[in-house]
Amino acid sequence: MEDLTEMLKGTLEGCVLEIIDSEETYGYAITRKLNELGFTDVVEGTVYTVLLRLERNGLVQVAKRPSAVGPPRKFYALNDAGREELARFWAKWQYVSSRIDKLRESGGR
Amino acid sequence: MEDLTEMLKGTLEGCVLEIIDSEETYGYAITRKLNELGFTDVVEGTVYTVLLRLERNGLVQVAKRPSAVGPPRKFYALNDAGREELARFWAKWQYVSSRIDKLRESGGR
DNA sequence: AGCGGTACTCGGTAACACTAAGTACCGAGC
DNA sequence: GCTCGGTACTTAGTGTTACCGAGTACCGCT
Repeated sequence: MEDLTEMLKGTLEGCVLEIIDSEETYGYAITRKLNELGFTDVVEGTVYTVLLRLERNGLVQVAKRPSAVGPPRKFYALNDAGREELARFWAKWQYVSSRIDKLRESGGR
Repeated sequence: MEDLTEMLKGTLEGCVLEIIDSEETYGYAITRKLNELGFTDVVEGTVYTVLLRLERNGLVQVAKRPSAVGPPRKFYALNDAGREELARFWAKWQYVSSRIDKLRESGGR
């Protein structure tokens, strides 16, 4: 699929929140997960900037743990604020996507 | 609904294309249409910047026509490139929204 | 003459995904 | 023991986008 970057604005962060909510995990693994899910062009750098933002905004709890196959990993887990933000994200997504789908069906008429 | 601006990035332009495709129309009316559709916070200034971009990118044909109730209106219609862009937009939307919905259902697991 | 609704333009802002370059840890093969 | 590929994170800078605010201007009604 061609360039999706503009359409991912505002939704990629929500996707990352959802992945973290499902399981405590780290940047490199989140990137692989997103790639599996079909967001094939999302690269590490992008995910790390999202994670740093989540941390700066106090939505996650961070724990550094050693790895057997490389440098230490920064594991992320949602805190209460993060779970609230995730709920807000899904509410917005529901709202926006349903309206866009309706526009598509009605053809704007 | 609270602030949707980030989530509208990359999709607002597609919505405007769809509205123009359904009927030759102008900026002020497009704004009202979007408001009706649930995008209540989208204001004229935002729509006009989208329209100027569409024009600059050669996706629309423009015709200025007098109005009985105010200053002249700039009517927009899609050209071939615009219709192609609209098709690409819906393909992207289909792709992205289906994958996000799947992520939501599976909980990222 | 003034006011509210209609209609468009333009300079500037903030947020986001992305890029590119760098650092650093580890195991396997030469 | 040295390189190489895979793992893992950081940071400065870029481009695109929606939004904001102020301005211009046309029109009908009071």
